[in-house]
Amino acid sequence: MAISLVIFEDNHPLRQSLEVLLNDGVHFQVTGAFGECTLASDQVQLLKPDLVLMDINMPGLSGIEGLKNIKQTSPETKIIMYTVLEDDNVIFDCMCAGADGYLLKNTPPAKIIQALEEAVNGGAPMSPGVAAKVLAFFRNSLPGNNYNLTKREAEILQHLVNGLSYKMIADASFISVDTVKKHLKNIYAKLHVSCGTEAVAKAIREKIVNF
Amino acid sequence: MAISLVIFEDNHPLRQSLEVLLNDGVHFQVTGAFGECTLASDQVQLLKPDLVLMDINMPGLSGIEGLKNIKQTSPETKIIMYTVLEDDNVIFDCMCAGADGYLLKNTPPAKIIQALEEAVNGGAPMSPGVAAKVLAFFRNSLPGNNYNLTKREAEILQHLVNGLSYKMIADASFISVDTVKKHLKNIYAKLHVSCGTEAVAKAIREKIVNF
DNA sequence: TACAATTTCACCCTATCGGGTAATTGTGCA
DNA sequence: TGCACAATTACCCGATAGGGTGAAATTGTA
Repeated sequence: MAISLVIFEDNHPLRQSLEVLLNDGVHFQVTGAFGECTLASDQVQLLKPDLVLMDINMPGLSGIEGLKNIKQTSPETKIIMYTVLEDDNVIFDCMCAGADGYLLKNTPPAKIIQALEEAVNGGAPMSPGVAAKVLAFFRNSLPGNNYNLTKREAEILQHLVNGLSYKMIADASFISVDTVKKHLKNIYAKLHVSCGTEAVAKAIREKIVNF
Repeated sequence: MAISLVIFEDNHPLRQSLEVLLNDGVHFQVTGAFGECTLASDQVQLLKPDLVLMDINMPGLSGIEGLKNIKQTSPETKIIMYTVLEDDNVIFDCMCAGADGYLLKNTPPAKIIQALEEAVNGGAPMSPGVAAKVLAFFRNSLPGNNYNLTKREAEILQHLVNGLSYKMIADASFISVDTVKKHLKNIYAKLHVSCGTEAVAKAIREKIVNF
């Protein structure tokens, strides 16, 4: 059975090219093609396509907003972002908003078809450079860990991040409150912060503690 | 010029199959193939391959440990994980440890060749299901945002996360310290926490604030 | 064994935090 | 018009946080 498809792309010639390419009646069937995504969620809810191909840079509502709106009303519909943009923040926003794939517009037609089929089969097609950027988000997740914190200091900091007060940390670590205070003073100095909330934020940001 | 390649795979027949497949002398040249990765970082440092194909489930040192060791001494070498495991935690660990791709062992030979070439060209080849799991990590990254925080409360909380004291928040927001105090009291109640550090940790954990 | 680093504890002191209570505005909604 | 709620300010008060200073006990290691 053919995969039903809706296209959002403001560029007329490109939109028509995509229709011609994808509306082969065998693998795919394009049931809608729009130049802007202001009403995207309604249109998708009505047409119930298996797949949506969504441009990002469009007049009016951005494709990312369209993505969010569609996912709210039709979370089961697969949405592939299709754009020239290879900006880290844009990619990140799309992924967080629930995109099921991210194809650059320089993708050759054969690859597009392959990617769309992959998407409906539970995959997450991404252009090579995009996939690399996605992995990069993880990589920066545990490189430069410590600020020369001792084992004990790391423990105390972990407790602080977990929301414990000085007194609670003291009880949990079987030491006096004064010792906790002393440790935290040293920790604050090592992290170059001046209070607990700042330390917690920095500890989490820089993956100094388990989170 | 051929892409030089080192293989870590404990299964003899599979390792030989991979060598036969990849050691075509044109696209690829297999310069090493080992049954375990205890000495992986030394071997890679010596052979300086463009690419490493790394099994995960091996006797002795795990492929993930091998990955970490190699990345420490030869960070520029691309490493593709090659395994039957499709476990979320394993995938997550590999990505954080710096893997440049993740292929399942059911990948057809033609796709493997395609993937390896993609990897050396700055891509990040992943089997469809794996890519989907990777994106899933992001999806759960900012869905349930608010605890019915008002706009002002969100601002105050953001400042707290940024490490500002009550007084500094007051100055930054052009309101009195008492108002800040009042807001934070309400915020703590809404977040079900009892102090600033706890609020910061929760706000970051649950993506309530920009980070 | 001697040295250094770490961990521990104590005391003092002030600013800040955080809860309680109460009151005044402005806005949107019924 | 009246109500609910957000946002604002104020005051009181006790507990906590965090800095300064000093020193003993523990650990690891040369």
